[in-house]
Amino acid sequence: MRRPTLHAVAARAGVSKSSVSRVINGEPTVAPEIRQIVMAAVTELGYVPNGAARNLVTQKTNTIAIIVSDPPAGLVSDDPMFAMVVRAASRALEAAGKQVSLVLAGSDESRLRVEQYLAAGHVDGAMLVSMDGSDPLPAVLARTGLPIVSHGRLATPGLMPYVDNDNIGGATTAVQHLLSQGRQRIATISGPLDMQAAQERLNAYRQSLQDTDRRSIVALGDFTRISGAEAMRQLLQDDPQLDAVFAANDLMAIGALRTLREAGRRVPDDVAVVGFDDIEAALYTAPPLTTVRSPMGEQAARTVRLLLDLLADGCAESVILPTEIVIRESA
Amino acid sequence: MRRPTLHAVAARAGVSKSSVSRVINGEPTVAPEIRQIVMAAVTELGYVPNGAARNLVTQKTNTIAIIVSDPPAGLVSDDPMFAMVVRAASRALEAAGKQVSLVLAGSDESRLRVEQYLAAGHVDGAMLVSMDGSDPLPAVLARTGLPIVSHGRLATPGLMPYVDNDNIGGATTAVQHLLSQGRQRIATISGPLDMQAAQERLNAYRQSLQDTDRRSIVALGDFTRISGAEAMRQLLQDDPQLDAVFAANDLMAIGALRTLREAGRRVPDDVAVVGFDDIEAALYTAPPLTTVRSPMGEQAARTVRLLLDLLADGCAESVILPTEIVIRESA
DNA sequence: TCAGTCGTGGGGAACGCTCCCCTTGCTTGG
DNA sequence: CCAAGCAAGGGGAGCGTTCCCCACGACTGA
Repeated sequence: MRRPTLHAVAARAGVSKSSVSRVINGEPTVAPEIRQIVMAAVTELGYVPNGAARNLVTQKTNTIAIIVSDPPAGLVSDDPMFAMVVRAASRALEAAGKQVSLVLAGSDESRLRVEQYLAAGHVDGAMLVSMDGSDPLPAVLARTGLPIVSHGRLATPGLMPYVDNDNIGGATTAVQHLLSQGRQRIATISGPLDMQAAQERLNAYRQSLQDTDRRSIVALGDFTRISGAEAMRQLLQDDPQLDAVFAANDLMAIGALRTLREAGRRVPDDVAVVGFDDIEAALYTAPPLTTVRSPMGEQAARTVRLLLDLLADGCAESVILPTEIVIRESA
Repeated sequence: MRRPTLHAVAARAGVSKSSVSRVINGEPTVAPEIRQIVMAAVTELGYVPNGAARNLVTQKTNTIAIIVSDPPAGLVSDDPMFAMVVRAASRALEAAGKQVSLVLAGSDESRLRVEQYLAAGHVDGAMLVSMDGSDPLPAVLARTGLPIVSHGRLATPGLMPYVDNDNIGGATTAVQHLLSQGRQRIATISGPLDMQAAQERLNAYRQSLQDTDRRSIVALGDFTRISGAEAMRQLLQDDPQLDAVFAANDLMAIGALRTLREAGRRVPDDVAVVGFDDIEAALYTAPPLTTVRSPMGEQAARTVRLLLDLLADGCAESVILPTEIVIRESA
């Protein structure tokens, strides 16, 4: 019991395959009554065009790959960024009539498979998410010639257009805010330095402090809560006098908050904390987190738009989205 | 400048298309030296088999759809469940050599598209995630005849195999724990009742209280933090004397915690709080959240396994995974 | 030595669709 | 009234694979 084919519909309707094809694809050059007959046959037989056959002949798939760099199992398991970006991108793609192929690029062998996958013509284009700077994947994929964009700026410039948020501006604002409160010893918890966003946020922090002749106090995290908690412990040990912390993302800020609580420091009285991203959880910490809002959903949607433009016009301009500080109670 | 085809490789290697095909697909009946020659031609030309052509002739795609019921934009934007499940499922699928097609089933028209999509033969099977009971999609899709499984039990039984966690057992344990602490007035924040998991957790709560002749105090949420916060407010108003709350998931528990804090109630001294799921954030609340661990990652992996079995054997047995209570400081 | 096998490789149909090109029949203008 | 043009449907090639079937040579056993 196989699915009906175009041929079957044509036979049922008493017209040629060509006519059925024309009706299916909504071409105007077909008489209303024929359209009527064909539509009837289509619904009667429950006909749905075969995707593979279509893809084969048209040389396009109407499918876009979302390629997410996947950390080893267990690391960032419930990352809100993943949920927001993938969800927002999928919505935008779906709204544009595109199907979504989700690809996790984890181990080296899976990276090879990604390349093969794109080369096999399974997708019309791709969108890269959260690639780290040491990852050779973007360069490799760029070489396939497929339209590809990046969600977030890549370490290697010029490889492909991207949409990013203003990490430097955001981090600068965050530190300025801390300074304006009269904080003297401002530490930071950085993200993984092979990620561009982490780099930029750290650099902006350093620059801002340098401008006021303060010294940097840096601990390294990897954008996870636990790493934030550990980094905070380190920071407290390095400089027990510190009175402010700028965490490079909210997850790490949340981790830092826990360490601070365990250490008996009051926030913001003893130590002020500022995060970055403004994920929903930032509204629910104790105290609610002051943070820099990065428009994740919009960034994802814009990245999709960029790709769609690239697909249509063959060229597209990178975008940097503004950030803004959201002041709550932690600083 | 088109990609090389099988034909081109055959010409380059001086053999027939058939031989190249055999080499590509690793068939044993090919002489080592011919294999050698073909492989050389393949790498030389950078040949990658065309996916659409393959799909067309083999009538399979090696692709699995993950169909996620998508709430209206802005609702559950950074749901950790989404991230965990999609990620774990993708990993498992990728490990099995399957490609992943992510489908968000939101509006009614997009639901129609989902059906068409499956019918078009784009995927070999599908996995449903977080469908609510009122959703007609599972029934519609089951009728396509494609192998489909569900992550989480459906309201309509018998439609397809599923993997779920032991909601009833988990919720019962949670309430027992509260009772064993001598809590007298135990309220609950329920999830949306058109979701099976919410139903089961609520029923188990009710049953447990009934067994000890206590009355239920119920507020309705929708599994989001904000709804948890609001429900808690409602609860406090309904029964200012309450001394315990069982939230049907951690997100709502987190929301409840905030309301409690704002209301000046101490946790767990004045009010004990138990959540459900044990998401990572539960470790970082103030105080850390006592909760029922549901093995989300494993559940997703098992759901994939179920689908793979269904694909291979044509039949598969539903599974219910055990839960366990994780006692921290909130109760 | 010769029929029968077996191990390999080649040829070509088929998968289900799109799209180009041609035919057909009608309209229109000189 | 006829040539020209045009709208609309039909025929069929071709997209790039897989896989069935057949040919061919070598090897075996009687």
